[in-house]
Amino acid sequence: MENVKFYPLDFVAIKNGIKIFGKKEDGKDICVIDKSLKPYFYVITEKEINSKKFIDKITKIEIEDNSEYYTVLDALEEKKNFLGKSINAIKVIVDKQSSISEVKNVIKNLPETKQIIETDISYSKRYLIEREIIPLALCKVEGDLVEDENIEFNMEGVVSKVSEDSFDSPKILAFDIEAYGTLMSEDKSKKDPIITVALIGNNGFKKAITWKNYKNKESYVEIVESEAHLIEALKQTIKEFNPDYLVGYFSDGFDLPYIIERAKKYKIEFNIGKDNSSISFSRGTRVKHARMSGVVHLDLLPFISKIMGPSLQLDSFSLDNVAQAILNDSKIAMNFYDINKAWEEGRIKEIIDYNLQDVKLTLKICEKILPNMAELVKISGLPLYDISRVTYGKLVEHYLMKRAREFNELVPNKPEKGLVALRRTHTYQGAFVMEPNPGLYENLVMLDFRSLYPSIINSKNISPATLNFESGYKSPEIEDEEGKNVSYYYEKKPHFIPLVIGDIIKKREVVKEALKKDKKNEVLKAKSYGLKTIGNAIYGYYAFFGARWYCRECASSITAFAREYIKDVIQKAAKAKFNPIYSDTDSVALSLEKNKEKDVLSFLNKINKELPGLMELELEDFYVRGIFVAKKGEEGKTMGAKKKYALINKDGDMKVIGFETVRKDWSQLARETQLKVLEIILKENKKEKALKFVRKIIGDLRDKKVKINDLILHNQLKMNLEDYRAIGPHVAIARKMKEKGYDIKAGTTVAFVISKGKGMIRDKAKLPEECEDGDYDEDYYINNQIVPCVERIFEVLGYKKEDLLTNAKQKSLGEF
DNA sequence: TACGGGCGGGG
DNA sequence: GTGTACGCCCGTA
Repeated sequence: MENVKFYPLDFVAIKNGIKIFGKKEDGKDICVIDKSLKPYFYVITEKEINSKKFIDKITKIEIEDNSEYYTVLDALEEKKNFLGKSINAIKVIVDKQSSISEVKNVIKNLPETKQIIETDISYSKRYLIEREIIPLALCKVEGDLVEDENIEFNMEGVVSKVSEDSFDSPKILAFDIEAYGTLMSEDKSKKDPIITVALIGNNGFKKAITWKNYKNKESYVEIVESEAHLIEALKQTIKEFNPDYLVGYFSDGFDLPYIIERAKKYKIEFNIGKDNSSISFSRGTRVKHARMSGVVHLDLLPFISKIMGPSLQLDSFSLDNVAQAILNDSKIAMNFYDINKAWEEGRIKEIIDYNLQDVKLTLKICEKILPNMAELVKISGLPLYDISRVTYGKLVEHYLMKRAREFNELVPNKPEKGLVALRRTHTYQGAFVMEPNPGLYENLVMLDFRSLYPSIINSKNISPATLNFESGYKSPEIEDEEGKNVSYYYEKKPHFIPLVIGDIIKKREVVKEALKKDKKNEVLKAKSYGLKTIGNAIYGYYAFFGARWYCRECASSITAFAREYIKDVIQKAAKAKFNPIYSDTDSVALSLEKNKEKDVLSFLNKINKELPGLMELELEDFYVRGIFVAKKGEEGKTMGAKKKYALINKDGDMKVIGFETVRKDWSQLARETQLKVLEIILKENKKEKALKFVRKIIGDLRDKKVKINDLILHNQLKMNLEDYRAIGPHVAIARKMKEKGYDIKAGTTVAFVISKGKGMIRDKAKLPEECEDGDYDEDYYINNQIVPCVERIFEVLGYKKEDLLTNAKQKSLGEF
């Protein structure tokens, strides 16, 4: 009998139990099999039944199918809570995971059965919750060593939690590949070779592999004979490094599937799992998740876009953009054409430098966000692999399931398809967003409620279990499904969801207090981040159609309370001689007018004295200048655009919200122009300079001084060419390309330039490589790219579209 | 106003 | 043995 402590990293359900890959305290790998938890579920019975007889009946269930036996090991009555009620439920324990559905199918037809629950919780989740095992936190296994030809240290036994002590010294390996050849398409990986791969470890390890020789290669570059050798070398490099975490950027959707496809071509088994198993891909997800046993594969993109996305306020999650935002670092400027060309001309070092820089950014971003992910692992109890790809729904759900156990609460079933469809049709009134008066403002302050939705849920005890129509906390009037105005009530008897939200808010307050004294403490920052993330997500979870604890009435009550509170602040601010400029959900921007900063503080104080429970209005920041623009609409009517503005604070930091500049369908030129204009106006407050700047750009376009590279537009074909009825420019260019012998099919991204010529826009679309310098339609770029990007900004400054074009040659106003 | 196509990330 | 499921925007009928 051995007793070994270890940090659990990766979990795989097996037939009769679970396999856990982890790290011993001495830093060596360990694999543990634990078969001690038997699968189970619950039956809620009709009232007035003889439970003893029913239990007897259940324990006798035995099913034979294709000479496979499915049996019940035990059944027992337990007192549980279920959605606010205390009930007796029958716990049914079965012999193996596959028995759950078989036994359930028998029990559901028994007359005593009212409802069967907790059959839809996967074994590994069940195991983690039941055993209170937190991934990454220290555990021990008591059991015996087992021989396994693929694994050095393998045990079978019973695992239990030891402490909160968390694994904090992972070996991390980041990687990235570069491929040569045609444009992006679904079968690119079938045709185009990998030309380089780069890897960087968090221990200083650095390596690049390529199969074209070049002079004066660096010591970290390995040159191999062929692509097949590159893949073998890559596999060896990963195995030798033996990472705990293998990290990529969109590696679920690009790098790993690409490598696997190329490996298949050369009949190489890319088996980099710690038990020498191959990579498996999930089914059903839009981007398949790539997993390997024992090595936690982290694709940074999903976490950044799904979890951090909303608060990062980026309009693209490209590596370059994200690196810029998180690290203030960027990629080497090299596009797809440049890479191809460099490869053809033997400028291999340039590609390797580019490749390595991408890996460096990937590793750095990983190190930056890993504490946040690890904190969510700790709070929610989900493994790191899951956290890195998690949605808010899953995050909240697993957290609630974990907490439910402490309160002896049964977990409601996931909704069935029909119910999901029904829920999807339900809508309700959301947050209050004030329409701003378009304009350039000076001297602003932004105020916002601390954890507005969570604090409302907590202070009004809002949950599906406390909802009723008679007594308790009364919501503002809400329009219900039939269009009637009703108020919902929430009982004051505590329910676990509002209680755990209260916990989260209070815990976060403690962390924030500690942070005030220790502002640079990254651990505390991550803690605060994790608590905030889960706390804020619970409101959305109530409204999420797939939720187990779904409650539309709850969600609509929360937004109704919130609207009442924020409107109250706006009203009181106006009374205190502030000018409310804009408001969205839980925040309000005020122009100070004659007020001073200290008046803002006393206004805050006054509001906070009147707020109930955990609710609090806070100072977000003071801003020197801000621009709010009009939205597209009928001429003559100016309506302020919601969620589209830009501010600058005293430190010169710009906050650009809602401007559309980083999307692929805008040319580089248009994007850069918009950002520069905002900068000139906010930083320097010089509208003539901004005007001159745009006129200069327009002049450059007219004078054919703009490089073709800055004018390229991108579109991807989603159907096969012959299925298109509407012929947009991207379809037209794809047809041209097909004629030229390009392989065009669904998934191909085409790049094109609108060139000078006659007819519709689609007739003028040309391949970038066909365009000589200056072969572009300046009128198209002026009217469809530059002007739409900046006209709303200039409107605010008192200019018209025409003003942008004065001094510009040969242009009739009529064309606008 | 409802519907369907396109996009994201990667080269 | 895997475990689901995207969500939003824009142009067009």
